[in-house]
Amino acid sequence: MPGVDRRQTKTRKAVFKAFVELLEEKGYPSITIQDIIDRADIGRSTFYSHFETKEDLLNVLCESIFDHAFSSIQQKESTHDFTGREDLEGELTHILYHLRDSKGYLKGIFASESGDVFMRYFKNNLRDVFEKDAGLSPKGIPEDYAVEHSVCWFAETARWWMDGDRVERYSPEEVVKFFWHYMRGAERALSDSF
Amino acid sequence: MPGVDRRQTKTRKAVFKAFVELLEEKGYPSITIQDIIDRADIGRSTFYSHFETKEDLLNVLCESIFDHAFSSIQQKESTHDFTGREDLEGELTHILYHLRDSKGYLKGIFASESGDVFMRYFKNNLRDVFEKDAGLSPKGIPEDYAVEHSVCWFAETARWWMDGDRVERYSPEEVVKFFWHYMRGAERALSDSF
DNA sequence: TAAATAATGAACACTTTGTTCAGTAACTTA
DNA sequence: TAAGTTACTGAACAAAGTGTTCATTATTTA
Repeated sequence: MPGVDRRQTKTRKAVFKAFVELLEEKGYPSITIQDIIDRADIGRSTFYSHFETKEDLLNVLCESIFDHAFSSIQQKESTHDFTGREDLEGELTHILYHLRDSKGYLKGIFASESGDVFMRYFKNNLRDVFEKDAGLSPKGIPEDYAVEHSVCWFAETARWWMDGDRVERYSPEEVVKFFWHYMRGAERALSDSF
Repeated sequence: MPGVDRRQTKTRKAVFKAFVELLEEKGYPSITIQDIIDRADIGRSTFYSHFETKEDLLNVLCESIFDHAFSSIQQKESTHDFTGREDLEGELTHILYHLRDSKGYLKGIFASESGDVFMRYFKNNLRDVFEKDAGLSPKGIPEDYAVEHSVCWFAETARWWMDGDRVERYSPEEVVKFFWHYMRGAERALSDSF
C-alpha cells in the first residue's frame, strides 16, 4: 500500500540526520562522505544508490526545506495573477513560520558557514516572490537592483532571526514588521526624491 | 636592498594567478591544491612552505584585497571619534573605487558562487564601519538588526555592481547614491512610524 | 666568491572517492 | 506462506588528493 519502501525512507532519514548533525559540528566543506556513512551507519554503496555526491545531498535537503516553506505560495501564484501588498506580507510571515518550525532540525546551520548554501537556495526562491512586485521600483533606481534589495534583505533578515535565541525573542509577525518598515520606508523616500 | 626575496614574490604571484583563474573556472570548492601547483607550475613542497591549506590561501587573498580597500578608513578612525554622514558616504565610495580597481583581477568572481567567501570577509570589515553609526537605529528596531541591514545591503550592493557589465555602466558615486537612498528612506520612515 | 635562502622533485603513508559485485535481508503480492 | 522483487551489506578496487620529509639544485644577497 505505501508508495515508498520502508527501507529507503529509513536510510534517507539516517543520512539526513547524520548530515545535519555534521553540518553543525564541522561545517559543510569539511564533511566527507565517509563521515556521513559512518555516522548514518550505512554501507558505502547504499549512499551512492541514493545520492550522487555530497552536493547532491545538500540540494535535496534544501529542496525539502524550502519547497515546503514556499509550497502554499506557489499555489496562490496560479490562482491570482497579481499579488497585493497584504498577500505578500502574509506569504513572508508564512515562510518565517516554516523556518521556525524546522529550526530544531536546522539549529545553528542557517547562521553558520554552511548557511551560504542555504541562503543561495533561499534567495533563488525569494526572487520569484518579489519579481512580481518589480513594477513599482522607483525612477532612477535600476529595477533589478530593487528586486535584489527585497530578496537579499529578506533572506538576511531570516538569517539574522535564526541566529542565537532571536527566534524565541521575536515572533514571525514582528520580524516581518521590522523588514517591512525598512522596505516601505525606502519605497516612500525614493518616490519622493526622484 | 629589497625586503623580500624575488623568488618568493614570484611564487606567490604565480599561486595567486593560478588560484584566481581556477576560482573563475571551477569554483572554490572543487579546486584542489594539486590543481593550483599544476597551474602555477611550482613544486608541492613550495606551496606548503607558503600556505598551510587552501583556506589559508583564500584568507591571504581576501586580506590583500580588503585590507587595501579599508586601509585609508582605518587611518581616519584613529583621528576622529565620530564619523559624520558625509564622511561615511566618502568612505563607501572609496571602497567601491578599490573594488573596481581590482576588478580586472577579480573579474566575475565576486558575483559568482565563489563570491560567498569574499562576502563573508567583506561584511566583517563593513561591520566595523557601520557599528559606529549604530546609535541612530530607530525605536522599535533592534540595534543589531539595523547594523546588519547596513552591512548586508552595502555588501550585496557591491556584489550586484560587480556582476556582469554593471561596473562599467554605473559609477561608484551613482552606486553609493542608490544604496544611500535606500538607507536614508528607511531611516526617515522608521523615525516617523515608531 | 661564499653563505644563506628558496625552490625542486621524488618518495612516503594516509585518507577519500566512486564503482563493482556476490551475498543477505526486507518487503510485496499472489 | 511461498516466490519474486527490491534494497542494503561489506569487502575490494584503482584513482586521486593530502601533508610531510629530505637530499639536491638554483638564486639571491652581502
